[in-house]
Amino acid sequence: MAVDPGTPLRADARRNRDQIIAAARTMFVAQGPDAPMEEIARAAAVGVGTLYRRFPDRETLIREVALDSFTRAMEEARASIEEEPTAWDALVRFVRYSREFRLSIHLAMISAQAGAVIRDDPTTERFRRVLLSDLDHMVKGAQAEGQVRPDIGTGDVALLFVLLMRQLPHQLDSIDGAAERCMALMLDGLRAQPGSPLPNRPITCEDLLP
Amino acid sequence: MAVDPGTPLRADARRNRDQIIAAARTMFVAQGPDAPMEEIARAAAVGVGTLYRRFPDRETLIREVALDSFTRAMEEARASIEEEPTAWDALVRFVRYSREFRLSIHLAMISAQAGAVIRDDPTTERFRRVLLSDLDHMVKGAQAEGQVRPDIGTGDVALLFVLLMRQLPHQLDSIDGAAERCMALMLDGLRAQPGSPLPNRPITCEDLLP
Amino acid sequence: MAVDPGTPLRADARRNRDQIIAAARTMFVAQGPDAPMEEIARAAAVGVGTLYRRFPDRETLIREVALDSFTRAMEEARASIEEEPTAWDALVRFVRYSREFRLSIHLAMISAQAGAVIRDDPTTERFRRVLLSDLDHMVKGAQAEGQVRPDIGTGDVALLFVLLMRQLPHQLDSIDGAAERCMALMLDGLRAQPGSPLPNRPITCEDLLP
Amino acid sequence: MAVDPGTPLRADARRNRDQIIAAARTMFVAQGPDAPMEEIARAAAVGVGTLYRRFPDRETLIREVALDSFTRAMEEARASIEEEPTAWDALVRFVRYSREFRLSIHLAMISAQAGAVIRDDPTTERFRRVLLSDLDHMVKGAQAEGQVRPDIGTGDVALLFVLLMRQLPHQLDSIDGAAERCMALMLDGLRAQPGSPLPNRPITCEDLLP
DNA sequence: TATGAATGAGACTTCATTCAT
DNA sequence: TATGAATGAAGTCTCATTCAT
Repeated sequence: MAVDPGTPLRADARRNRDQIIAAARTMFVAQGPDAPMEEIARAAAVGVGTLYRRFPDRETLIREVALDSFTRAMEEARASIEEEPTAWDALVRFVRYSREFRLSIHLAMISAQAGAVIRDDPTTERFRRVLLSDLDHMVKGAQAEGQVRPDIGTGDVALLFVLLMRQLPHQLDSIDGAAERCMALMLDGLRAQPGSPLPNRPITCEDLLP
Repeated sequence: MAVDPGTPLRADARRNRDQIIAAARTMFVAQGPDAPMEEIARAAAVGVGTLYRRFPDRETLIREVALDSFTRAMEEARASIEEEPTAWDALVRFVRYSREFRLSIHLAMISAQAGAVIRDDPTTERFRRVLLSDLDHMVKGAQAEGQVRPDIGTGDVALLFVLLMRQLPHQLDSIDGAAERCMALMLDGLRAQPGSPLPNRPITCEDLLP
Repeated sequence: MAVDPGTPLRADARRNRDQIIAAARTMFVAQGPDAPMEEIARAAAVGVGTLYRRFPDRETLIREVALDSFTRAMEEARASIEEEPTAWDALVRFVRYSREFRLSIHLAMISAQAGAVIRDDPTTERFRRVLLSDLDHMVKGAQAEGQVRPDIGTGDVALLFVLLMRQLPHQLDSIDGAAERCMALMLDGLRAQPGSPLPNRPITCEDLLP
Repeated sequence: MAVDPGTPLRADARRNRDQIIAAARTMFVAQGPDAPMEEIARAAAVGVGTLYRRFPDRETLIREVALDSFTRAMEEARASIEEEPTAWDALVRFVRYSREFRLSIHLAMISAQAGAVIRDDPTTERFRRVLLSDLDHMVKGAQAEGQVRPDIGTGDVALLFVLLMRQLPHQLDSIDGAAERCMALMLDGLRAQPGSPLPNRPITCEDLLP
C-alpha cells in the first residue's frame, strides 16, 4: 500500500483512491507506463497533489495498479476453477476474462521499464505465485482431461497469454472479434494432438519464478 | 526520404544515414518510440545536428526506420516464396525471419503513438500492401496444400504475427527458445484440422487495408 | 498573538500552542525558516490544521517564535543585571545564556528572508528596544568598570553577538568547546586595552534602531 | 568539473560557464543554497537548459562554485604569504580579502544542507587542506612574531573566520564599516596578551580535517 | 557539412494553504 | 475543535529542436 495500510481510509479518500487506480489502469493501457501523471489525475478527477499524496511516485502507482489487477485476477481464477465443470473450461474462461479485463497492464506492463518495478514488489510477487499456481492447476487438469497436448508446460500457456494480453494496434483491435479469433487459434494450438514437434523443452512455472 | 531522394548521397553521408537508421531501430526496440534523440545520435556516433539534418523530426525518423524494415521484409518475403518448396515452408520461414529481424518495430510500433505516423506515409502504405499481398500468397497457397485450415484469412495470420512480434518482457524473452515455442504453437493453431469453430468470419487482407 | 489575545486559552489549547512554538524553534534552528509546516506540525504532535488555526501563516509563526525567544531573553537580561555583581559579569552571563538558548533563531533568522517579517512586527520591535537598552546598560556599565574598551559602542557588541549566535557548520559545532572559545576570544577583543585602532566610529544602539 | 574536463570548452561555452558560476555565487550569498535555479540562470543571462547542461544538478553547481572560490582563496593565500612582510600582515590581508570576496559561500554554505555536498568532494577536500595549511603557516608565523597569543590554534582562527564570513542581516551589513570593526575586534581578541584564560584546549588544523 | 551548445516548453514533485469530516 | 485530505502554484529537471561555430 502507498501509505499506512492499517488505518482504513476515510470514505472520500477511499473513493479517490479507487478512481485513481482505475484511471491509471486505463491510461497505462492506452499510453503505456509513461502516461503523464497530470493526465491521470485529471482522468481521475483529482488534483495532482492528491495523486501524489496517495502514491508518492510513479513507481508506487504502477505497483498499486498491478496489485489491484492481480487481486482481481486471482479471484477470477479461483472462481473459474470452482465454478466450471472442467479444467479446460476454467482455462478458457480465465483467459477470456483476463483479456476482457485487460489484465494486460501488469503483464504487458512488464515492459522493460515497468517490469522491474513490479517484479521487485514482494506482495505482487506473492500474488504472481498464487496466480501461476492456479493456472498450473488448470493446465495440468486440462492435460489430464486430454484437452491440452502433453508436450507443453504451464509456462508456455502463460507466455501465449502475455502475447494475447498485449494491446493490439488500434486498427486491428477495432476489427470485430479479432481478439477472440486469436485466442481461439492459440487455444487450438494448445490442443493440437498430435501437434508438430515443439523446439526445446516445455516451459514450466519454475521457469517463470526465479 | 528525408531530404532530396533524387541526389544519391555521398559515401560518408550514406554511412551516417545507415548508422542512424540502425541505431534508431535498436533504440526503438529497446526503449520504445520515445527514445531520446540524443541517445540515438550517440549510438550512431554522430552529433544531434547531423541526425536532424538527415531526419528533420522524430516522425520522419520513425517513418524511415519503418520503411527500411519493410523493404527488407519485402525482399525476404519474395525470397521465401521463390526459394522454398512449398507455400507453408515459405510462410514458416518468413515468420521466423521477421521475428529474428525484429520486424516488430514498425509493426509493434504501430502502437497508438507511432501508429498514425507510419500509417499516414504513402510509401510505407504501398509497401504494406505488397507485403500483405505476398503473405496472402503464402497463406492461400498453404491452404491449397492442405497445411493451413480453411476457416482462417490472411488477416488472421497477420494478427497472430503482430502478437508474435511484440517484444517479450525481458524475463520471458531470456527463457531459451520461448519465442520459438510460441511460434510453433501458433502455427499448430493455424494447422489444426479440424480446429474448434472460430468466432466471427475470417479476417482478410481487405480488413487490414482501409 | 495569532488569534484573540484577550481570551486566555484553554489548558489543552495552551499546551498545543507551546508544543508548536517549541517544535518550530527547533525546526527553524535545524532547517532554517523554510522548514515544512507539516513537519513542524508532526514534531509538535498536532495536525497541520491545528497549526494553521493557531498561526494563520508561516510569517505569523515565525513572528511568534521570535517573540517567545525575545521574551525569555529579556527576562534573562533583567536577571543578569540584577543578580550579577558587575556589569561585565552580567554581560558575560547574558551572552552565554543567549548562546545556549540559541537565541539565534530570531537574530540569525534576521536573514534576508525572515528578517523583514520580524522587524515589521511592532511587538517584537518593542521587545528589541528593551533588550538593546538592557544590553546598553551592561556595556556602558562594563566600560565604566574599565572592563570594556572605551572605543566601542553597544552596537558593536550586538554585532559580535549576532555572529556568535549563528549556527556553526555541524562539523565545527561538534568540536568540544568551540563555541565557548570563540566567545572568550571575542570578549577578549572587547576588553583589549589598548586595542588596535578600530576603523570608523563606534556602532551605537541608535544605529540598530532605525 | 561538471562534464569532461579534458576537452577545453568552446569560447562561448566558457563565457557562459563563468557567468553561471559568478551568478550562482551571488545568489547563494544572497538567498542561500536553495536559490531557484531559474533565477540563477536568469542572472547569468542563459536559459535553464544551459545551466543544467553544464551542471547536471544543484549539488554539482554548489560544488563547482565552492571549488572556484577555494581556488581563488588559495591563490590569494599564497600571494599574501609571499608579498607581505610579516606573517601577521599576511593573515590580516587574507582575512580581509576573504571577507571582500565573500569567501563565505563555501564556508558559510557549509550549512547543514550544502555542507555534505562540499565535504564529500575529493577535490574540494584537497583544496581545503592546502588552504588550511597556508593558514597554519600564517598563524604559527604570527605567533613566532609575538603578534598572536600562544594559547590558540589555527582551528580557532578558522572558526572566527567562518563566523566573520557569514552574511550579516541586511540591516547590520549596511552600517558603515560594521564588518571591518568586527574583524578588527576579533583580531584584537587573537592578539590579547595576556588574554583571559580560554576554555578547553586550542583547536588545531587536525580538528578540522577528519 | 558536422558538431554540440543553447533554448524553452513541459513533465515531475513538493508543500503552503484551504476545507470537508 | 482537531484532523488530515485536496488543491494548485512553484521549483526542479529533461529533452526536442534550433543555431552558432
